[in-house]
Amino acid sequence: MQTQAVEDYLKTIYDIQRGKEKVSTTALSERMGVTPPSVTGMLKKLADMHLVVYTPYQGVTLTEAGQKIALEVIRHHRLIELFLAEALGMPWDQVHAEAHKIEHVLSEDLADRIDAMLGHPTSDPHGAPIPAQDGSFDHPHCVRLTELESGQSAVVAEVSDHDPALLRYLGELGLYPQAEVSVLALAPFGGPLTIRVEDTEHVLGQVVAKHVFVSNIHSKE
Amino acid sequence: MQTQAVEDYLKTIYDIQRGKEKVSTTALSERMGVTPPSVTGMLKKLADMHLVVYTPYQGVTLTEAGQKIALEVIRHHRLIELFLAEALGMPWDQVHAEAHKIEHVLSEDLADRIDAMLGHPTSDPHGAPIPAQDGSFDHPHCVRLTELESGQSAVVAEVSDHDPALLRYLGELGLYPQAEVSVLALAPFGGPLTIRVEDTEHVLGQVVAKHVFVSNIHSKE
DNA sequence: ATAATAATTTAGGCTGCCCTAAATATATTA
DNA sequence: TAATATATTTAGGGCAGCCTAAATTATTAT
Repeated sequence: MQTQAVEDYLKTIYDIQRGKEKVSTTALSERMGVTPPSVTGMLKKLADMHLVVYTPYQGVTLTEAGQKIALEVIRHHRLIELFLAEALGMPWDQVHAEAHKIEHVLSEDLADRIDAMLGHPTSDPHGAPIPAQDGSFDHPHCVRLTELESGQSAVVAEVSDHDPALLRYLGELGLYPQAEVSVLALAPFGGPLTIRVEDTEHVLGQVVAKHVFVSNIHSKE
Repeated sequence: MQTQAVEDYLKTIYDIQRGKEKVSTTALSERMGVTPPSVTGMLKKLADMHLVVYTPYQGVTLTEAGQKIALEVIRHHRLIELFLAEALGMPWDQVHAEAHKIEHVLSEDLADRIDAMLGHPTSDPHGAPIPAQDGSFDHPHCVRLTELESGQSAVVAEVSDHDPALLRYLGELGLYPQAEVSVLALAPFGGPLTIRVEDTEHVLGQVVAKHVFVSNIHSKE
């Protein structure tokens, strides 16, 4: 059985490499809230366990075995998030922290029961896809909100779930999965983005908008 | 914040002293599955934290602060057990192990949500009372099944939740909370006890019967 | 290409909680 | 009461995962 720390590292590595970024010591250090030397030490251990391929100074990638564990943990995390939100009415900015603690102590049996109870859902409250038992899941094609052109509209597919304050803000703006948004104006290099959500207009900065992903894009009006 | 180990020690100490037994190093060692020297070491730390009063060679008792934590953990444990059994249909012999892992990572907020969802229940699937937020709970007067006289009948109040095999066995016998039992015969010193559950007769040994507590006793027939 | 900067690793250490083996205190029994 | 048995504690260590400070490697700028 894996420890909490091992599972967390694998999950975070998966998360970073999913964003196509190189998985560096520093990136892991920042995301996990530990110092770089701690990361180096852990990467060596993970390599010994054959869960990652680690090339000093060059970064790290998951092995098959490592990815399998990462996906299990992610599956647990997202099932718990959805469960807390749907069955217990917990606000969406709180479910991440709670799920993060519970994901490591959840048996497969319990995960499957929750999965069944929720009707085998395919995405969590933030729109992130939930892997199936076998680790498979489809990643619907989506792009950042900032990549839309003026005049295009789209459906919000997913928002980052890490920052509770940001989530509350996005919620107030109406930016949650399934919401329809239309871009009214976009400043040239990373400036404020004006969007319309249903009947309300908002000006969003890059920092917020880069965490919002959309799909179902079409041009109109 | 407390660590898992600290919470487990406090809970176990509470459990043992609730059974009026002296809380000895050996008793803790056995219940927790660690060696006596480990217990001694931890008791010193708990004493430093003012969670227990520890007199070397004489045993240990909880302080107010220690009991408060123990009761919180117990509350979480029992709420989770009931939740798993009731909301997710998990068999009663599995809920203990699962709850044991989750109890340490449950926020107060989540515990309260579960409590509300279950309608502020007062006992878990094994009949153990669930403390309220303030730590108060009533311990209904109950005695061991073996203490009944021939011809008396009673209602099962509580069964031990630790051993899954025993729980499955008790379930097959019909010995679960709320069940009505009548004692048919009782051998003099701890011999087999014959009971009738509804319309079935069973012969039970001491080992099993000492884990079954009953209340609402009355003599009939 | 060389110097300066940034990223990464090594070295050494800390804490929590566990272990075994040996010493000591308590309880039992003769 | 003395001898034995049992319970408990001390002594000394291990492993996981974190830390800081110093050394090393890679990258960037001049």
